Formats: sequence, structure tokens, C-alpha cells
Amino acid sequence: MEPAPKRIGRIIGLLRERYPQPRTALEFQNPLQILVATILAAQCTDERVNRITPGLFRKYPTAAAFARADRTELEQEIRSAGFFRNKAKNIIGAARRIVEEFGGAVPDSMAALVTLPGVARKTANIVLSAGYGKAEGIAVDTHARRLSRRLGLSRHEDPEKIERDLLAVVPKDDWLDFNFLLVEHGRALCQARKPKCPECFLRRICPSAEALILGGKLK
DNA sequence: ATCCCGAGGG
DNA sequence: CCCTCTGGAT
Repeated sequence: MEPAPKRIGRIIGLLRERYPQPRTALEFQNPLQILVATILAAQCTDERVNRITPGLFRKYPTAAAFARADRTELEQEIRSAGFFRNKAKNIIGAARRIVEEFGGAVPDSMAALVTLPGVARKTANIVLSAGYGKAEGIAVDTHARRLSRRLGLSRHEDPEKIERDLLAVVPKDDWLDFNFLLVEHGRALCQARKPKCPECFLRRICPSAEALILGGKLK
């Protein structure tokens, strides 16, 4: 295998070729909406979140509206996303802090975002990139973790350690899109259960597919 | 390490 | 049945 710094350029080039418009599948129109949608997306498909959010954003158009929400009512509205008690509590708690400490506007820095309840680096990175077009880091979710490990970009399990490994090899100009590129590829081919290595355009530079090639199952 | 938690796929 | 879905707090 080539050293990571060399391979990463090829990987990103091939991913960009295949996924020319990398972006989140979550539907949103402003930073507050991508924040709420990302909180809801924990351990839940984007598709399911997108079924909930249109009605939610109509009913709660601002942080102040979420801050005033009846918790039990909100729990029922987001129930199908799972973890609904924690998520409702965090959405209301984050909205209240946004109103009280940030003048009603979702903060646009990592340091401020991670002070919101229910928001850690993954969610903050998504809000920064999708909501503000900024990148202070790279979001490491279940897809980014799985693909980073399969591609040999990190051996760690802990998302924060994986992010450090990624930040060390991914050129800064690619930080903004890198998570979305991995997620799109994770959904299209590199699924958790049955990755489609035989038809994957990365198979020749992927250690995981390489194992199949050497085993004679692939070429 | 454990808990939160519903829904769909295999 | 078990695994997975863009995690975070205790």
C-alpha cells in the first residue's frame, strides 16, 4: 500500500469525480434547521429525518419557537427518529441557549457550538460546513468512521482520534467536503453490511478490497 | 462502558 | 432474530 499522504489525493480525486456535488442529504434552509436536523439524525437515516422536519420547521420557525416548545409535544413529533426524549430535551436546551447567549442566531464557531447541549464535534462540524460553508474540522459519523478505517486512513475507533488522523492527511481545501464524500460513498457502495467491493472504483487503492483481490475473489 | 430508542433490511 | 442508521452524555 502507498503511504497515506500519497493515496489520499487519489482517493479524494476519484470520490470527487464520482460525487461531483458532495452535500448532506438532510433538507434544510438555514443554520438552525441543519442544527436541528443533525441532532435528529443521530442513529437514524437522513430519509427519516426528512420526513419529520418539514412539519417541524413550519411549527417552529425560529430558535425562540423551539425554546418555547412543549417538551412532551415535541417528543411525539420526533418520536420516529428514535432517542426522542434525549433529542427533544437537547433541541429545546440548545434553542434556549441560542436565544439567551447568542442573540437567537446559531453560533458559527466550533468553540461556541459545542457548548450547546447535544452538540459535540460531529454535529458542530456539520453545522459549520453545511450551514456556514466553514470547516474547522471534519465530521466523523458512522460512515466516516467505517470508511476511514476501511481505506486505511485511521486505525482508531474513537471519532475524535479518527478526526485527528484525517486532519493530518486531508488537504485543508478538502475538509469542507470530505465528510459528505465519505457519506455518499458509504451509502452508494461501501455499506456496513455488504460493501460492493467488486464494483467499487476505489478497490485498487483500498486495503480492504485489496484483501479480497489477494484472496483471489476479486481483480 | 452503558444508556438512550424507533424503524427498516437481511 | 441481529445489525444498522451522518451520536452524545453520564
